[in-house]
Amino acid sequence: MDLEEILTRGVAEIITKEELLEKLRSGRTLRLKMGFDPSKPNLHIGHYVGLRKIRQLQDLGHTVVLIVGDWTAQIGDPSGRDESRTMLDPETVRANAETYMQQFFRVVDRSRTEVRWQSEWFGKFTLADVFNLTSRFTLGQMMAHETFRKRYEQGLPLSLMELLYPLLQAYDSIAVDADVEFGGTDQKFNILAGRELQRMLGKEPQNVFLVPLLVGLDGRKMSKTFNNTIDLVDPPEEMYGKIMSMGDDVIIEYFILTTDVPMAEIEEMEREMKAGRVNPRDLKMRLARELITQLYDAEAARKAEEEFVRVFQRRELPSEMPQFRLTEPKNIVDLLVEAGLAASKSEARRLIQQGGVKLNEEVISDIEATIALTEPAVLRVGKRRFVQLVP
RNA sequence: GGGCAGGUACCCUAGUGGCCAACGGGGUCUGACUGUAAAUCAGAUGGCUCAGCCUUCGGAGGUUCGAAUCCUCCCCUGCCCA
Repeated sequence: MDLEEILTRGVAEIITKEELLEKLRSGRTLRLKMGFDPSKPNLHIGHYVGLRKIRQLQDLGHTVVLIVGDWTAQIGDPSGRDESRTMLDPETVRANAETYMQQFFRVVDRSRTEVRWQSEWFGKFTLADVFNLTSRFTLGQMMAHETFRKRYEQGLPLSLMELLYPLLQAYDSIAVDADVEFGGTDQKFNILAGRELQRMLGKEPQNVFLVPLLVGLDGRKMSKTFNNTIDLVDPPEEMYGKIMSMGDDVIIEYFILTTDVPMAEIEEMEREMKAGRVNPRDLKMRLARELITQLYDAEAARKAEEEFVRVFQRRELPSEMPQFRLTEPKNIVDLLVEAGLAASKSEARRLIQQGGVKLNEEVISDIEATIALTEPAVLRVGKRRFVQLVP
């Protein structure tokens, strides 16, 4: 991928591009800053967009400085959120950071990464330092941040501590001497604060590198509450299924932002799809293969596809399913709960009444039914939950 | 410190003495349909020993035959005044 593509494909905004190009051409090893919030240890496919960017620049010889936001995590990033968060205890933060980094280094080159904890510098911050930092920004500046303004105007709680978040993140740039800081477009305010602070303190201001926010599988904002994310830790089969459940109109965007498929080829796909000459399903299958190959390997992608075709297209049984030992006759409701197919007996009854429970592909409609086994059987709930019963 | 408005199920919201396990939306689940775990449509969505019972409407008490709804105190949030 050439420099021009690195700086345009999957890039929302660079402040300023000229300045960054100059730095890149200077021959210096640049310090690429990226922070993360260890209160949310799971990376999803949205983060992947930015990580790939970082990796691409890393491959040009630059150093990544990964900042563990163990102090800002206790505040909670106010960006794009409308309520404050309760503080986390240090052990949780530490454990989360571990989990996060495991995933982070599946994409980013560990050998060219410097990991720094905010506590290195904020641990010995004094009130004098806080004065020095806070005196440089005004309330008006903070209220220019859309999230703060919105919460204030809507009469929602907004603590002074939260106002500090952008300042702490800005100070990180001073502490690690950042040349470029990465983030999603929702990070613009915070990253710019860092740039400004550097300038105020007579340092060379960092460049702001913003990657677009990837939309969720259903085209809405990607969010846990909508359950429209793909987690980096999702197993291949899960990823495959999730990609197949994606709305047709986001397919191309995913190709551009999350794969290395050449742009020319992607444009061709878009044309073919618009003209109705290609089934979007097949493009999604390709996307699933690409992504799983990148995150796992080609073999995992092949297996996941095989499984998907088997279970969902041909409606056959999955090749592997959890087993449950049933030695003596048992009421179906109890069985569903014990086998983990229903969360409560009430739910089990509901599932039966709605016709969602099948034993060897035969619907069980009687909640009083007793299941006895002489040979293995498959108990199924809905389309995708299976348990193999063995005597 | 004073005044006003709020805190309802996973989330948002309606409910201001019995018809309330609580309207509606989101989410989730199931069914139908399909190119798919898409879209669309329909239903369900506290628990249980299930025509009944138990637990739930910020917390603790109280009034009442009966409380999410009334009273008292407390905790939390926003606004206005100081």
